[in-house]
Amino acid sequence: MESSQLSEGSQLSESSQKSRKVVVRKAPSQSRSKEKVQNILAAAKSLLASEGLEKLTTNRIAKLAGLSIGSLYQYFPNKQAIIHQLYSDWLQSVRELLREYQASDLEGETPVSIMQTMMDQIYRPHDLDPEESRYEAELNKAMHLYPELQAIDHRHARQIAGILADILRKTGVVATDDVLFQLGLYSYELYGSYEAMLQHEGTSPGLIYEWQKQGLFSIIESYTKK
Amino acid sequence: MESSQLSEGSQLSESSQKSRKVVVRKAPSQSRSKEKVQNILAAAKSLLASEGLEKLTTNRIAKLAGLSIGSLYQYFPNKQAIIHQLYSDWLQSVRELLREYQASDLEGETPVSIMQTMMDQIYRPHDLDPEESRYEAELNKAMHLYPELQAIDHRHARQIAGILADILRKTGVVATDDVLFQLGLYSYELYGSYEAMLQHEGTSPGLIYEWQKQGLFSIIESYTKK
Amino acid sequence: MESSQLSEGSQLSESSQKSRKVVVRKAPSQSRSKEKVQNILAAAKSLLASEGLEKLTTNRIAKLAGLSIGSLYQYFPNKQAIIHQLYSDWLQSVRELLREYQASDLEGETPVSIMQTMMDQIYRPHDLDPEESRYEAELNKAMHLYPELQAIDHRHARQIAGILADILRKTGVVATDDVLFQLGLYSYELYGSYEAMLQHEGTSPGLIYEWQKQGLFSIIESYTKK
Amino acid sequence: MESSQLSEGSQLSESSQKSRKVVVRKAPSQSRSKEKVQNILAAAKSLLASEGLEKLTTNRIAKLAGLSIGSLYQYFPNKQAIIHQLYSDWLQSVRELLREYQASDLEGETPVSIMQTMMDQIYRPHDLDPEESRYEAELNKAMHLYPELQAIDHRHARQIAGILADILRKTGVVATDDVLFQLGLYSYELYGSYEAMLQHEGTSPGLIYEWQKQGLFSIIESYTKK
DNA sequence: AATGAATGAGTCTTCATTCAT
DNA sequence: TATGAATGAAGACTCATTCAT
Repeated sequence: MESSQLSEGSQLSESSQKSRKVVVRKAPSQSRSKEKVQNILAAAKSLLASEGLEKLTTNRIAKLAGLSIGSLYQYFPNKQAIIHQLYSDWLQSVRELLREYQASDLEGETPVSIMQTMMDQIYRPHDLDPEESRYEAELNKAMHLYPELQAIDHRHARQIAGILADILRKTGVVATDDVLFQLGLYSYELYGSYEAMLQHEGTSPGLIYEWQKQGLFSIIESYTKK
Repeated sequence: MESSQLSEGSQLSESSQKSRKVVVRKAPSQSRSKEKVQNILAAAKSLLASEGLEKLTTNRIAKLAGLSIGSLYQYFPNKQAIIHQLYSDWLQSVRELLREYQASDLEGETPVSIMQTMMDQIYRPHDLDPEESRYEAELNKAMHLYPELQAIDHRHARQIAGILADILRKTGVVATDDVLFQLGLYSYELYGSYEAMLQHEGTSPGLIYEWQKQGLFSIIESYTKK
Repeated sequence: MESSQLSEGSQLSESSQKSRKVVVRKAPSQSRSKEKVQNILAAAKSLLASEGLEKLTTNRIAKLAGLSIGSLYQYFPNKQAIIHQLYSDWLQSVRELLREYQASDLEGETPVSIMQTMMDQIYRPHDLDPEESRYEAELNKAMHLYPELQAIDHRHARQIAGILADILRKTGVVATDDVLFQLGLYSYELYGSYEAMLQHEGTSPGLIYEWQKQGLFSIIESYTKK
Repeated sequence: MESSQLSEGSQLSESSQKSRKVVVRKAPSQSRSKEKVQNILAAAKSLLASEGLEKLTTNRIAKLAGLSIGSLYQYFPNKQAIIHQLYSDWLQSVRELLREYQASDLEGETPVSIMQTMMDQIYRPHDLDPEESRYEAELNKAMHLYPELQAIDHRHARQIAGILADILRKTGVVATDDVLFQLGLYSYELYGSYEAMLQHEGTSPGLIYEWQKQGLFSIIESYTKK
């Protein structure tokens, strides 16, 4: 019933409703706990996307998540931790995606072809879901507001840059390790700027995307020996 | 830079004290008022650059500006208005710079050569003054924190995009009006992403700058008929 | 010591687990209940000694005692009651010790000799176990924090004072009943101040102890006819 | 005392009302500020004495002091600071008193005579004002609750012990520096225990006082060569 | 106009206690 | 009886804004 508030939007609450009445078997407490955590994160995400960081208070998160403020603090030690989790989850999803590419067979791929594939996969959601775009922009803002979290951001960024550098090297980019790393970092941060640009009214996602690709590929190619 | 503006502040208030008691005849109230406004803006800018948005309180601004909090509210209706002015001023300076180029003799310039010149002029300060960089980043953050202010941002952005589109067209870029406008917007926003990237540790300003230029030029050239 | 009590706690619950499944037949519920109560008290004592009153929360007590917070509230109506029991137990142990002396053959003892013996026995633990000292100090603090508990303290104190008065009288102190009672009270409270003094850095337990004895004996002797 | 200071608060506002209309001369802002600080301290002191440390909240202090919570925080950075000030003030008054004795002509005084004089002066107020007694006991409790404040307490205690040691030495006590210091510390802490004892019902301040003196003098004399 | 003391709603967080399972 | 998730009142503290002087 709590979760119903969170959202009707959330599949989880619906399914758990059903499972309660149909399957009878109580969900293991761990997953119930996970559910709450997910509710909280979903509520925070929703508030972030719809009202922005400034309206993100622990009390509102709790209310939207359908639990009391006290309960919220049973799942997260403080507000920062919630945002951290959100950010961390997002970074991890990106990292995992890139790791798949890194581990995949890159035979026959050019730096441009592989970057193109990856960018298509990562950028695509924004065309479909502008809310996701707003969410990530706010998340980024939040990150800047909590200096402690920047360290994590930097660590992740470096990991991602390392992965990208590796992929670029494997597919034929020739440059010093440092330049490769910088190139990885630049590619990664390009995505951040894409998100920022989308926040502006009047911009055309499609064009921006194409131009970002074109610009990046031009750079990459200048580091590729023919 | 900041401090000069600051001490400027105190000097001003001292001299105005004197002028009250000695002869000189009170400066026209309008200019005295302008002075105060400038003091406030300078203080806000300084705090933004040195301590960040989260430490920017109206009381601190007033103290640093050398006037009372009560007076501050005589010149600005609320905190938002101060930030708005700051942002607006900055945008205007950019706009004016671009308008000069727009009005100048573009004979013999290529789209790339003119963009290169402008970017060098706009990006340069950051290499020289990291504080300016921090300031603009914080300003940008602030902008996002006050959704009401985004409208202004968009209006300015569109004006700038229009100017850039005009310059690009005059120097030989061939595209529909809409694409030209988008290209102007993209160029302008590229600068924002440059600032954002600089906030990350480990990035090399020089490389980023070069790559941004390379990317942009590659795009521009594809719209230039030979 | 604490930890022993602690693991004792868990051991107990383990063994009770077994006894449920094996034969032995469930211990009478009353004694199982007593066991739990003891676990709770031991946990509270441990927390008090190791982390102080301010970190003493019912949830932590329950966790350390190896039972749920809900169960804890089945044995104690509220937090105060736990502290009350702890304090009460401690007072009772002192009372019992003194009653033994009261009941013993005091033939040949002087007021000073018997007080000396008793003080040695009561004060000694602190030299050996500073944790005990900390525990009692925290307990005392707790007592002050719950005004309701002070009444109990006073009742106990009066009982102890009565015993001491009796012992003093039996061993030859000559004074009105009231003065004897006050003397008993004073002797008892002297111990409290001993504990308090130990909390200060730089104090020498040995010297304090000797001085307290010397002072007290000087008083007692002035009430003893030769 | 408490009530006088408190009602002093109301009196002051009344009198300032008058002074506004009669004397016209506005009280210097510094003293107005001091007045507020005194109001706050008086309110805190009153709450401490009447309801105890546990009921001492910043909001209640503010309300009792007749100002808003926001104002309170304009005069004190946090709750601890208020208590610190209270404690510090009290310690300072003791220290100053002792310093006077230290600086005075001790010719002809014996250790016992001077201690007697000082104790009479320090202990006396409690006979007159039981509220003062409660206040100091609560203050002491508070001190234990804020570990950070204990450092200050210890420093003060050492200063006082040093003064007392000096006085004792000057008046003829013969012992090593360390023992003298310990003796000073013991004497000082004796007072703390006196306060603690007074909190117990049924104790007779007069008797306790006499006994404490008798005990202390007996100790001191054992360190005095005849 | 200037001042700056005063305001108080709003923020995060804790923890004793309850109650559905 | 046992569990432990849930509760929410309460506390410390902040800061944009107002208003008496």
